[in-house]
Amino acid sequence: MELSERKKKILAAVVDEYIATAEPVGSKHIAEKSGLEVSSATIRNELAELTTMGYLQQPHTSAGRVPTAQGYRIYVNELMQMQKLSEEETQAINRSLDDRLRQLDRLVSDVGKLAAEMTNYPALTLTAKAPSTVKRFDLIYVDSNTFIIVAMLSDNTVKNKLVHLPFSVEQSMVQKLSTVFNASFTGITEEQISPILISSAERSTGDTMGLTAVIAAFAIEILSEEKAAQAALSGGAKLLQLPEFRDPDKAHKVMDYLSDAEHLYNLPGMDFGDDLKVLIGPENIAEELKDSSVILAKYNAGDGMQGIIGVVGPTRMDYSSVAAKLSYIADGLSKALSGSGGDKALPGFGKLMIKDTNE
Amino acid sequence: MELSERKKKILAAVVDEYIATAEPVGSKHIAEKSGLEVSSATIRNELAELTTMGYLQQPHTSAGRVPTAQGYRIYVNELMQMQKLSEEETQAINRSLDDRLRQLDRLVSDVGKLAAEMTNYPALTLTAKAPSTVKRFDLIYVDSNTFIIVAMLSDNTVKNKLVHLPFSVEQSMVQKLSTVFNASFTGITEEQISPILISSAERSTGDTMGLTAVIAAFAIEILSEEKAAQAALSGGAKLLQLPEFRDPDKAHKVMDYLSDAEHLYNLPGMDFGDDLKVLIGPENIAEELKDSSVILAKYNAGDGMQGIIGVVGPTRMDYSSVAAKLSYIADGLSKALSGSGGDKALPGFGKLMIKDTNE
DNA sequence: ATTAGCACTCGTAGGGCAAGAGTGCCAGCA
DNA sequence: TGCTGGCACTCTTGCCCTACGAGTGCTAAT
Repeated sequence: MELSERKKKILAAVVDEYIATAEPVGSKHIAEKSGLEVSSATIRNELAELTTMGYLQQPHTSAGRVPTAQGYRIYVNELMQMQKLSEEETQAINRSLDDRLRQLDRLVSDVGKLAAEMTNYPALTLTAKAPSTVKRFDLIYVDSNTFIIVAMLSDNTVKNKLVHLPFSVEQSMVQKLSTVFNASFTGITEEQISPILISSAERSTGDTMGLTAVIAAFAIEILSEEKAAQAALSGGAKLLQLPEFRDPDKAHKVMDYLSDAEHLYNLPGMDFGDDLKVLIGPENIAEELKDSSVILAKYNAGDGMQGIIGVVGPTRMDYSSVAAKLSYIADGLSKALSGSGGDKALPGFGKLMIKDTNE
Repeated sequence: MELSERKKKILAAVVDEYIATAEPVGSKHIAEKSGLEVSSATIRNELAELTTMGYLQQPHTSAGRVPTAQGYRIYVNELMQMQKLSEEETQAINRSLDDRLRQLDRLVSDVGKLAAEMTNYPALTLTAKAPSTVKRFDLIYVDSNTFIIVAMLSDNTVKNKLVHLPFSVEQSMVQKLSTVFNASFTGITEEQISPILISSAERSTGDTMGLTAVIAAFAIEILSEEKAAQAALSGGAKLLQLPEFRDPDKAHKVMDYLSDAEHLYNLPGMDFGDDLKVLIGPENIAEELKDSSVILAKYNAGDGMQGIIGVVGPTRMDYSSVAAKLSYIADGLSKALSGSGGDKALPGFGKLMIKDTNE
C-alpha cells in the first residue's frame, strides 16, 4: 500500500509539528503550514485515511492527530530529511571531542556527556562486549612491597592496579612474573585462565607468596569487566524537561530502568549491522521503554571491536537532528579510537543508512 | 531558651513521624504514639509553643505541624538517636565494599552507588582536591610507534595513557624520556610545569619530535584533573520516588544542579573539621538546594588526603539512618584506601560526632 | 475531487459544595 | 497551676457540574 505524495507530505507535517510542539496537531494547522494549497477539510479527509491506515491516532475523538509508532517508522525510513549539522554544531562537537580525547578509559563515557549535551536527551554509551584478551602485561616495581600492574587489552585500553604487599619482593621476581605472564597469559580469554595455568605459572616463577594469583585475579577481573561491557548513562535529568515525562511515576520508571547498566546493555536487542538504528516505542524489547524511542549509533573501537552510543527520548523525538548528531559523534569517536576509523569525511548523511529494524 | 523534656519528646515525635510519612502530623496522632500520657489538647498547647519558638510550622491553619529547618537542626543535634545498623546492614555493606575494592580509579564512584543503594537517596562522591604531584613516571614501549605512559600520583592513584605516534621512536629514546621525566617532573605541581622546564627536558633527551611535550601535557592533564577533583552522582533517579519531588520542575531543578560536577564540588561549602556534616535546607549555600538536605561524611584517602561521600534528599530525610550508614561506609572506605584509616571498629555512633554547622 | 458549513464529541478549566482533619480557645477539674 | 474535654472555626481536598473551545465527521454544493 503506497502512500500518495500528498499523504506523505501531510504525514511528514504532522510528525514534524508534533515533534516540535508535543501537542496533537489539527487539520487547520496543517492546511496553513504544510505548503499544500488545499483547505482544512481536504486535509481532514486525508488525515482520516492516514488514521485508518494506522499511521496516525487520536488521543480522543475531538483532538488533533498524533503519529503512531508505525507513523514514526515511515517518517524515519522515508520521509525525514537527515538534518545537516550547522557549521557551529560540527565545530562544537569537534572541539569537545578534542577536549575529551584523553584518558582512554574515561573517553567513552565522556562522549556520552557530549551526546547528551548536544541532543538534550539522556545519552548512553556501551563499550564493545567482546571476548577480549590481554595483549601485554607490564609490572612496574615501585618499592620492595609495592608494584603496579599495567595491562593493555586487545581493544587497546589500558588498565592498571597498584598492589601493596604485606611482605617484600625482589625486583628480579617482579621481572620474572612479568616474563611469565606475557608468555602464558596473553591472548587468552577470561575462561581460559584456569587454576592449572596459574599453578603452572607459579612453578615457572618460583612464586610461593601468591603473587601469581594476585596478578591472575587482576587479569580475570579486568577481562570480565570488559566482557560484562561498560555501560553508562549521562544527562538523565534531561528527561524531566520533556512534557511526556511530567508524570513523575513515568519518569521514574524510565530513569530507574536506565540507571541499571545491565538494562542499558540489553537495550539494543540483537546486534545490528547498520551504522544507525532507530527503535521506536513498542519496537523496544523492554516494557519500560514502550513509550520511548532509542537511537543508537555504532562506533569502531579499533581491532574490529565496536561500541554503541545512543540517546533515549520520547517517541516524539527529534529523529533527524539526533540521528545526524549521533552519527557525527560516533564517527569522530571511531576516528579517535581506531586511528583510522571513519571512512567518510562526514558520516554518510542520507536515507540509505537507516534501515528498518522490525522485519 | 532550653526546651522542657516534654517539648523535646514531642518535637522528636513530630520529626520522626513526618520523616516516616511526609504528612503534617496532628496532635491526636502524637498523643497516641509518643508514649506521653497526656491528652491531645495538652499536646496542642505544646505544639503551639514549639511553633512560636520556630521549630515547627503549619502549612495552613488547619493542618498538622511540619518541622522547620531549625526544628530539624535541634533534632539532629540533640534529639535523634544515631541508628545502630543491623547485622544484615553492616554485612551487606561489608560485602559490597569488598566487591568494589578493585580498580583504584573507579572505587570511589562505585562506593557512591553503594551509598545510594543503601540509603535510597542519590549519593555523591568527591575525591580530595589536593595539589597532587606525580611520584613516578613509567613509559612502556609497545611498538615502534606506540607507548604507554603510566604515572603514579602522590595520592597513589595510577593513571595511564596510550600514545600512538605518526612516526617511529626507538626504545632507547623512550627510556631516556622516562629517566628525564622521573628526574625533573616528579614531585612538582601542575603550576610548576613550565615551558622552560619542558624545553630543558627536550634538550636533555634530544627529543625533536615533540614527545616531551606530549608527556608533559599528559602530566598537566592528570594533575589538573586531580586538582579539579572528581565528583560523581549516583542513583539520581531515586529522587523521583520521594513525594517532595513529585513536582517534575522541582525534581528537574535539583537533579540538573546535581549533575554538574562543578556544583557537586561546591556543595560542602567551606571545608569542615568533623567526620560528619549535616546541611539542612536553607543551610545549603546553593539556592537550588534550599529545600533539600545534604549529609556528608569524610573519608581518608591515605597520605593525609580526604574525600567526601554524601547523600542528598529532602529536608524530611531519615537523618539517623542515613548518617549511620554513611559513617560506616566512609570508615570502610578509609580503611580500604589508606590501609589503616578507620581508627574505630565502628564509626563512633553517638551524638558527639555531629556538630552544629551554622554558628 | 474539493470545499464550506454545521452539528457533535470530548477534554479542560472554573465555580460551588460538602466532608474531614486539625486547630485554638474556654471552662471545668485535680 | 496544669491538664482535659468540648466546641466552634478554618482551611484543604475531592467532587460534581457547567460552559467553553478545539477539532472532528459528515453532507451538500461547486
